[in-house]
Amino acid sequence: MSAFWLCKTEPSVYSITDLRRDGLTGWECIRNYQARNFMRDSMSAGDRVLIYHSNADPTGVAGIAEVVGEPRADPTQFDAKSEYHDPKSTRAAPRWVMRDLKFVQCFSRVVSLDELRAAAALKSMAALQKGNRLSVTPVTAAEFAAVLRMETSATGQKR
DNA sequence: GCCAACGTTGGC
DNA sequence: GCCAACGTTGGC
Repeated sequence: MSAFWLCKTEPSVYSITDLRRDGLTGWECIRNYQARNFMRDSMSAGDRVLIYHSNADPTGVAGIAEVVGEPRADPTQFDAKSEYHDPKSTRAAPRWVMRDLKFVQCFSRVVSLDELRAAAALKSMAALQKGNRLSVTPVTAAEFAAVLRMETSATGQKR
């Protein structure tokens, strides 16, 4: 059964255009247990992912990716030179996992955080809840469809 | 750069 | 297990 997700990224680090260029990328460097659990236990190959640009202008959903393959150990945790190195993680029992994401679509425009917050259909969306900082959050099929509609909406085109 | 709202760490 | 201190995220 296929599900939907929202993944945050800072476009100055890795943007939807970078993903379009690469085609496929390892979504690594996630160092939060809840986000890891979602990626490890709940994501499935074929799931669709809203790519959200944080710390950007504008912030918002910039495109779509698809989960490919199975979860695997995030290599950066074993790299002593990486800022994401985790000395407590072992190859026998890796602490951090990642997923591979495939490029699907770059939105014609960013559906901004303001618009997302204004949409009644997204009132309960996990990523928009107060205080939420998780970089990987679940999205319902209805929420996913609503964001897609917003990309092409008339209100959007005017912005 | 500021700050609210988290999550993590470590002393006890 | 509690909780203070500290670190991080992310909007502004």
